[in-house]
Amino acid sequence: MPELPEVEHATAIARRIAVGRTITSVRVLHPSQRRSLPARAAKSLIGDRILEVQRRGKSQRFRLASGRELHVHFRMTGDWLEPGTSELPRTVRAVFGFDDGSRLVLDDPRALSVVSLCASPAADDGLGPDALDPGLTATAFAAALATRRIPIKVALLDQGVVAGIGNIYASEALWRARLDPRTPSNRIDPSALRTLLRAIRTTLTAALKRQERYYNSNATAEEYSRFAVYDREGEPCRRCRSRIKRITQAARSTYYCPKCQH
DNA sequence: CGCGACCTGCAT
DNA sequence: ATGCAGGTCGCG
Repeated sequence: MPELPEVEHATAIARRIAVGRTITSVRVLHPSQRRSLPARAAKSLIGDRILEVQRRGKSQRFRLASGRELHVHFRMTGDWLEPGTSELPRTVRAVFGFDDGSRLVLDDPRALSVVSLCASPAADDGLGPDALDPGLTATAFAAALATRRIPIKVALLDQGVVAGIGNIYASEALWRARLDPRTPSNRIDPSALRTLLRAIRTTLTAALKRQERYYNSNATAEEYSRFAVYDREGEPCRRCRSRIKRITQAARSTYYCPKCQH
């Protein structure tokens, strides 16, 4: 589920429910989440108030009145349940209750989500500039990529380069930019890098819009998850009709068009 | 750098 | 039964 567009949507849900509210209960149901948010820390949240919820790459930060920060990362399958869900699925991993009776419910079948409490906002979180940050310049992007010789697809997944690009949109953006995912990141010329940065933004903003349409209408998940190359091995490229190829990079699937990506 | 580990559900 | 999944860390 969660790439940047899904996390953005989840953040909006969390804001609507939690901002301005005081936490009245915290239930951590799975040992995996207990590890990142031990009972002591969970208990200490009670009485604290949520000032703001921000997205940073694919993680969410809840700024608390106490000055602390609650960090939530969905990893592979986490999500906030839409408000109004009465019957909780058995895959619920944590429940935060608020003073107005509302609650924020972490649903995560694989239980890989990380929920942690930080005493203060981390100065350096290891994340690069956010993929949708308008302040991210082509120059900074190029500088971050120049230091490594790893394949560009792998570099895009490195959250320290740019925060927020996941496996799907890395492939999608490279297809849009007509760039071969295997190209070493330090061997891409400035003009191609500008194209790639634009492609990343276009791909992500288009995904955000498609997603909004999906939530506001009765479009199917099928429709929403129609990608140019991702999960389309063997199917025709939308530009040139060649067969989409799948390769493995850094143990993840990469999809690309062998004919029009160079 | 590549790869297993972390977890569970789902498709084959 | 096996292998795979949209993420990340830590190991060798």
